[in-house]
Amino acid sequence: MEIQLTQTEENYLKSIYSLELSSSKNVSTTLLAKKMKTKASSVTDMIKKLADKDFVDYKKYRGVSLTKGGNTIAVKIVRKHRLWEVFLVNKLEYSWDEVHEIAEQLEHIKSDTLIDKLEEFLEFPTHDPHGDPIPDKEGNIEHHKNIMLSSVKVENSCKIIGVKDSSSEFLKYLDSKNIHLGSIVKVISKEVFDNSITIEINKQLLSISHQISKNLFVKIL
Amino acid sequence: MEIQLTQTEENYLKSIYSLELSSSKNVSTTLLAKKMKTKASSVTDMIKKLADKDFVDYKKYRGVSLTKGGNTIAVKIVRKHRLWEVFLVNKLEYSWDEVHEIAEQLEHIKSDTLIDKLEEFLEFPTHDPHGDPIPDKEGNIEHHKNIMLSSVKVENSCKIIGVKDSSSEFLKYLDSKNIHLGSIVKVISKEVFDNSITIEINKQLLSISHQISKNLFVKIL
DNA sequence: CATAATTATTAGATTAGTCTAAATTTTTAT
DNA sequence: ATAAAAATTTAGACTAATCTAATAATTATG
Ligand SMILES: [Mn+2]
Ligand SMILES: [Mn+2]
Ligand SMILES: [Mn+2]
Ligand SMILES: [Mn+2]
Repeated sequence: MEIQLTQTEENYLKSIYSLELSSSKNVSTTLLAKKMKTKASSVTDMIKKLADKDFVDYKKYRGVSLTKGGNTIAVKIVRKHRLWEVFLVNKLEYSWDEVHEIAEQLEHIKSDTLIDKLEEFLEFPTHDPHGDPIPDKEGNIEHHKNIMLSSVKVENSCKIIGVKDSSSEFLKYLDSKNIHLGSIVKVISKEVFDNSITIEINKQLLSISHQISKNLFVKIL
Repeated sequence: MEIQLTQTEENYLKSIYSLELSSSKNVSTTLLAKKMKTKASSVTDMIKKLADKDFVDYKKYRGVSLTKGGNTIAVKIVRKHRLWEVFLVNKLEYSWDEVHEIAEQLEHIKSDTLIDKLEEFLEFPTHDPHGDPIPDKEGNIEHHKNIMLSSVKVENSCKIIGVKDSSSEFLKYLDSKNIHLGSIVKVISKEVFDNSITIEINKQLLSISHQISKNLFVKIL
């Protein structure tokens, strides 16, 4: 007996979840409106509805935050989204820049069993094609340490473990430079004036802008 | 550049398609209302909208029929539904009585490439788990010959190739009697008063009601 | 701290899909 | 051929999600 939410409600919860992750303050109406590509007035209406259903805490003019129940639902949607992305890349041979839009739809499929069966079929992946962690059945999720390539010191080596920006453009850029999850990178030098860095990757030197390096999650080796 | 229909519109077109298959007359408002589990007045409204968009031909009080364009869309939905059902049964190990509801949702996922990639991943199945034919990419579909087990003469043998009723109850009944697609059946005798028949299957005799036998598609051997 | 700028909420419409109840048309049966 | 029954459409209302324009609250700034 699942609580039946509309796709729209689910999307709002997911957006609030992701905005909470990156700010720790209450989520503002305007920010949520931007994320949802809608108007602030629409957001206010929806927020009231979600508050009535106890998925968010809301006080007028003070933004929203997810309740325990709201968080649980948001994490479930994230889990579904990421598992479907793994399916699309690993089984259907999509590339990592093509799967997000389809997963946005698939994440709303309702079934008590489907996603667990899918997870098993995919052999319990821990991360999605963009390096984002996949919550388990109980909703536990291991968060990134959030070390960006831009903060790695000169002479240090690291492994690319995720992308912060999952836009198709960024991912295609990475493909073109042969940078992918698991790539080993050594920082050779850093320019002070624009924060661009020179890295060694695949035995070659490559110069990348700050814009790029600050969107790559790494693990220091 | 696909024409974007709502899920509801797609479901109406699919229902009209299936009702047209089983009657050859125009589809009446009442019949469509029953199929869609809605009211006749709602159907009238939707029919007008679909007629405006040229997916159906409609004259007041005279029922509807699909246009070429409407038919094309309906067949696409059927294709998606059936391929997803194959995925659920063959890859995720669902049984044939569990997949319909989930496929009802999955059939509405929009993507120009997804279903063709799925079809390839499934190795181009020709029939779904209930024996229904899967339209190809171009919308070509091979229809059943529609021979029912109930019409097979005594002493004749046949192979079960499909079910007309795909309800979970019926499918579970078949499972319990170990009747499945591909089963070879010989008609031993027929009762005149209730049309029940005795068949030989799996080297055993089994008596089945008319209700059952008229819902099984067969191929005479 | 007062006023301006920004942010958020409310008021009132709109669209899709649905419903009930009333009116109309078609079909069936005398 | 007419009246009764059944099917269908129309009228008017409701919910979910959205929008624009107007109002109100918060915050930033001189
Ligand atoms: Mn994604
Ligand atoms: Mn992802
Ligand atoms: Mn089905
Ligand atoms: Mn089927």
